[in-house]
Amino acid sequence: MASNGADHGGSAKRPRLMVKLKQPASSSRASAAASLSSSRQPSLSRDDYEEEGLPLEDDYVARPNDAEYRFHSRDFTKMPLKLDHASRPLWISPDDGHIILEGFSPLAEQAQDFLIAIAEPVSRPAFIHEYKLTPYSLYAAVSVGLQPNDIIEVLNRLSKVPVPETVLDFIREYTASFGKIKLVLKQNKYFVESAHPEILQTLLRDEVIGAARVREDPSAQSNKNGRMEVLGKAQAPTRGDLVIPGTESAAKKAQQSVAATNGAAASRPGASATGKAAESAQAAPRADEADLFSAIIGVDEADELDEDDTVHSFEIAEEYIEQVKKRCNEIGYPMLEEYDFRNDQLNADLEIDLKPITHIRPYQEKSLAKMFGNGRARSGIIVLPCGAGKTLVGITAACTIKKSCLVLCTSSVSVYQWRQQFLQWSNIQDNQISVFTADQKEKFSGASGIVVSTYSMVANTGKRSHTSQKMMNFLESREWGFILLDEVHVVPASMFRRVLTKIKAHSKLGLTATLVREDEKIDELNFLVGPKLYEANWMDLAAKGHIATVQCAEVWCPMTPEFYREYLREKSRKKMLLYCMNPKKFQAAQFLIDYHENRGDKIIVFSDNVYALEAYAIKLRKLYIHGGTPQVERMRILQNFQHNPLVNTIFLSKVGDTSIDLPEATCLIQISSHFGSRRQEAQRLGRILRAKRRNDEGFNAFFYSLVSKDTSEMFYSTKRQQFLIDQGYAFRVITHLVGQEDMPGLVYKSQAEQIELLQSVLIANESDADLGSDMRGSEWADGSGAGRQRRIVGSGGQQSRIPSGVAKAQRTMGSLNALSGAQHMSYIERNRSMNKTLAKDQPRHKAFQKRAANAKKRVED
DNA sequence: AAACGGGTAA
DNA sequence: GAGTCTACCCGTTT
Repeated sequence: MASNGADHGGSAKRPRLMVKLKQPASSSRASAAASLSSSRQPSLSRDDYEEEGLPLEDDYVARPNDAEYRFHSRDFTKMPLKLDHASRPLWISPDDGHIILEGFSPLAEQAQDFLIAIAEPVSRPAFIHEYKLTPYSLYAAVSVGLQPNDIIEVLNRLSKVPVPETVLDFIREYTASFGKIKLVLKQNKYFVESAHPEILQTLLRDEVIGAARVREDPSAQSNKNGRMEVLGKAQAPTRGDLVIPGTESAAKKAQQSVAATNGAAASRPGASATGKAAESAQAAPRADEADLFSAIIGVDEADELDEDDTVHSFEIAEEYIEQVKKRCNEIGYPMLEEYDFRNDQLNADLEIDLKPITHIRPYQEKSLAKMFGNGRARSGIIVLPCGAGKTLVGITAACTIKKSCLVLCTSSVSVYQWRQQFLQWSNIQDNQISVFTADQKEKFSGASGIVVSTYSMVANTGKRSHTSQKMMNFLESREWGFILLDEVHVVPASMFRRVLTKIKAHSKLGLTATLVREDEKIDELNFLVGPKLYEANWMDLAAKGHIATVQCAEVWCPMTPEFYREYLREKSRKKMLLYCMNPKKFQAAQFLIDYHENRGDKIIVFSDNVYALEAYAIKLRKLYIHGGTPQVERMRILQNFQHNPLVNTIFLSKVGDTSIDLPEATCLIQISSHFGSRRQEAQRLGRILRAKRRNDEGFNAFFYSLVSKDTSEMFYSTKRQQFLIDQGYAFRVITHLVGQEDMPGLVYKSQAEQIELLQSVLIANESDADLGSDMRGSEWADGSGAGRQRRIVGSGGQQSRIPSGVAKAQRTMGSLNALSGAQHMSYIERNRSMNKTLAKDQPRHKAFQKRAANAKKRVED
């Protein structure tokens, strides 16, 4: 791809040619649809972009959207349209059950609520949303209480075309067997339960399931010749009048019940009727068919009566739970897991409620309504973008269930955050919520409580300290009402999934922003945890001001000839370093940082590659944090980033992806990333979604990926963006940054400097090879230890010292040391003592540390 | 406290 | 269509 800047150097020309080249010819239907406009379109047009003053020029190219490719591979022209098709928002493909929703229809929002309940979102750009019906999605629909006939009925009313026979058959076939069996926990034993004894008999004839059965009577050994099994019988639980705390409906119900009688029971905490409640209660139905939808998907409506008062059951052994659940899924009888917590007399109640001032947002309420729709707690997964209040959803669920609760997180940092959030939003007593990590092992007092821990802590199979073992015995012996799985996409990992069998819980809720993995294990969550109960549309939340509106751009940086020559020659590992260290990328980063700092943005720069991270940060004179950075210093740097007006940019390695509680930023730049990880891309973007201040005034956050042109980075970049594109984000391609060449102090401007950089890259990479990968501390990758020394100097907490001249000596230091051929050991040694000297030079060190530790506990939220 | 070693994830 | 390194957590040792 030739640079357009070279083709026509002018500045005011329109990019017609490029757009034609880059965008596939759209089908007339798709482009007609897309040209129908768009109050809902949250992203900027090119003109807006220019008004914002973004450094775009001629080479602005719209990234072709995947949905457009897919869309025009499908032809609906032969399908018979209903007469009033114009007012109906859906197309349904008879071939593959894909559903296309016109996002601009007045019914779109409600149609969308319905579609996410029954189908899997494939892609949701601004105008045309694509969904597909899958067995899992139908399973989820049945799990949240939808009946097959309702699904068909609503589909039919929304569709421009009659629902195809193939699709009807698909729905009927898969829903027929769904929702008929349940897995319940009674007195620490697991039972498969159903109102239909014949289904249980069928299951027992299955090899896997039959073998997992626990027989009360050991003499009744065999099940040969189709003899009927004896099943247990019990009364089905009854449904009552449940209200989720913190919701508007809770507020309404409280009001009603106060008005009607003075009946006490209906009101739950957080339910005080306020003006705010009355105001937004009005927000829901607008279109004519609203009644239809609220009947089907409405949050107030309790669904599904039990047809039968008697349930039948058989017990299965704990160690086979996972296999049995998997097997049931395979044979088309996925098990629902529901917890009738209000009728559980055996497990002690936990005194917990939301604080009266705590209110949850409409989408949080919607997601919880899916979980508690029938008055019990369904196990499943809720997908919300970062910054949208996942934690509060989890806490509200815990406040609804009011039983002992175990919260699992991925890192110990988030363990403390969860505890802190519980204390902030709910009235839980301090001594009833405890943490279980490597350095703190406590139990709650009393019969019930909350424990917050990490997956690795609970899943650990290796050695345990005495106290840790005692704690585990405690966790394993208990029957838990509720287990909250933070970042639930990690659960399918072979080690982490063990927590589900180790811990016996009546109900499970998984939370995540990104329900994707680059392996195939994501589907296993369907039987490991449960179906996806709710998934928010990021664009919608942004449009409503709950999260920031983000402009995404991919910046194409050409490789310099010297770098490209080496790139073509080297092996994959060095290739990577070469495209990360591309001088043009340095320049782009420098320019963007400068540009956004002048706009008043707070900028985070991500680099997966630690060598590149340090090289960039030092060259551009910014602070940086990576895995080797000690806790105290991380805190110091983050504090500066947050409060010091001189520190507006920090560089982070992938420590920033998880386990650092980042302050608010408004601009994000990626220099290098982990192959094609969609999750990482989305998680990083999530770091700026919280920045929603000024949202009403059309405030935008910015997300840039710097990509070296004509390298494999381009392929990965496209792959990484897929999740966000499916969420409706549009990536712009920028091939030229206006004014970059004229920027004062532009780095690596001369060829000589570029070649010097190239040499240090090549050499550093070699000396890197003889080091172990698990490098402790923060020695630079060339083993010089220079990184540590600089970091201490450069981040000493004093404002004046931070930006001051450390860069010049440093850049050469890495390469010089490496060139000298010295053993890296001696350098580490030297710098260790250097490090100590420097540490002693800081008189406030101890006090600062203590304060930082305290601040960490309090400030984090 | 900090370093180290083992195990794990993505 | 595969690749790869960085960083996590835990417990023990210095």
